[in-house]
Order: sequence, then structure tokens, then C-alpha cells
Amino acid sequence: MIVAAASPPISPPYLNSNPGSFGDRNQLLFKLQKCKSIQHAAPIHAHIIKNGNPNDPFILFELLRICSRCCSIEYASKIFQQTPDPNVFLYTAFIEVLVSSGAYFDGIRTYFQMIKDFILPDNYIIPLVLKACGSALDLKSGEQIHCQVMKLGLSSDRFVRVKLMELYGKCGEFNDAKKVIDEMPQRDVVASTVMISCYLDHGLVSKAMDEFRLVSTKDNVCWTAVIDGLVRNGEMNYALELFREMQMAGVKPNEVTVVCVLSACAQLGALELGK
DNA sequence: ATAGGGTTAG
Repeated sequence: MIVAAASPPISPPYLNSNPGSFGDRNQLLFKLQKCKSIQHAAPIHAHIIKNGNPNDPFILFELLRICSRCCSIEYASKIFQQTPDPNVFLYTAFIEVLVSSGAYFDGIRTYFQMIKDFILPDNYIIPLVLKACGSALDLKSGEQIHCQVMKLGLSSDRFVRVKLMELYGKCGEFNDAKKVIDEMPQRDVVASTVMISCYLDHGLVSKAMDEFRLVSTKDNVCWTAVIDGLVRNGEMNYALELFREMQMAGVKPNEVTVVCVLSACAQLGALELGK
């Protein structure tokens, strides 16, 4: 069988005209995706600056991801400052570097810079920056972002809702957190777990249990969050009772569950039970 | 073509 000869490929403008040892642009991208450190990425980056398009957003995105992996704010800042018109992906990747290194306020500032530049936030960057607000206990910024969420119609996104609840929970605004979960058409187990933890972190045991009784789940993380919270609130017997109930319901404990239950036994001096 | 959620001790 004779196969028709393929028509000669048209070189896309980003293709390296004389591919050296690094190969073409897609191979460079692939190599960057596998880089674990800047040491590995730097020569590839240098090669792109010399021979390729250093403003290629996909390349820059991968470089920022590497900075996230190895917590290098410095390298990331250099890249980001030299990016002429960062899009929402590049803002997200850069803010991720900042937030994962604990530079919450820098992350929040960078987000508001993006808004000033008329770049629309999406349902990926919003949870990220809400997490920063929660960690920094920056309720004012968080509320501002909540307003943007409503205007942009992003409030149905489940990641957005979870991070809104965490923000309000960390700031002690339980009514606002509850409003978010109550507005869900139907609550999912992660949202419920966050709401429960939000109560238990502030000693509101009975509110947490009310929320838990609405769930009915075989999800052991959710059960564990409740058991842990009870232990942290000094409700050892209640925690052990729930542990038994969990097993009766056929939910398998994980290692975190066991740590919590053993801690309860230790605090009760219940050696035999612990054994 | 580029991305993401919840639980623990020390």
C-alpha cells in the first residue's frame, strides 16, 4: 500500500530554527515540567532567552511552577517582573509561589494588582487568594473578593465556596461561613467537613455535631475531622463513642483517626482500651 | 495546550 507523502510541516513561529541540544519548544516545555529545581531549569531558561521566545506564557508558566516546587520567591519575582503582560495563569502561578512560601500579603497585593490591570479573575485564582486571606486573617480583603465572586458569578464553584468558608471560619465569622454552605444546592462532604472543622476550631461542639448529622457519609476524613475536633475540645468519651459508631457504620479508620483515638485514650488514662 | 478542596501528633 502506498501512503501519500505528508505535506511539509509549516514551522510555527515559536519553533527553534536551529534546535540545539535542547530541542524545540514543546520539548523544552516537557523538560521544564519535569524539573524539580531551578538548577535544572536555569540552563533551559537561558537557552530559551537566547534562542527562543522568552515571553512565551506557557514557558513562563512552567518556570513559575518550578519556583513553587522549590519555594524560590526570588527567581519567580525576576521572571514575573520581566513578563510584559502577565495573563491570569501567570498571576496564579506567581501568587502560588508567594502563598506557598507564606508570603500571604504579597500574594494578596499581587492579586489586587491584577484586578487593577483589568484582568478578570477566574475560579482557579479566587480559591488561591482566598486561602491567602484566610491564612493572613485578612477579613477585609476576603470580603472584597467575596463581592467579586458574586459579581463574576463564581459562587457556584465548590473550590471557591470551601475557601470562602475557611476564610470566614478562621476569622471567627461562623454565620458568614454557614451562609455559604447553606446556599449550596446540596452540600458535598468536603464542604461539610470544612464547616464542621470551622465550628470545632472554636469550641462550638454542638453546632459541629448538628452539621455532622446532616451529612450521612462513609468518608473517613469527615469522621476523623469530627473525632479529632472532639478530642481537641476535651470530649474524649464523645470522641470514643463516635469512633465506635464509625466502625458500626462500616467506615474504615485511617492513621489519623487512630492518632486521635489513641490521644483520647491517653488523656483518659484508658490504657487497656488503648491497647 | 497552561491550575485546584477537607483530618493528626512532635
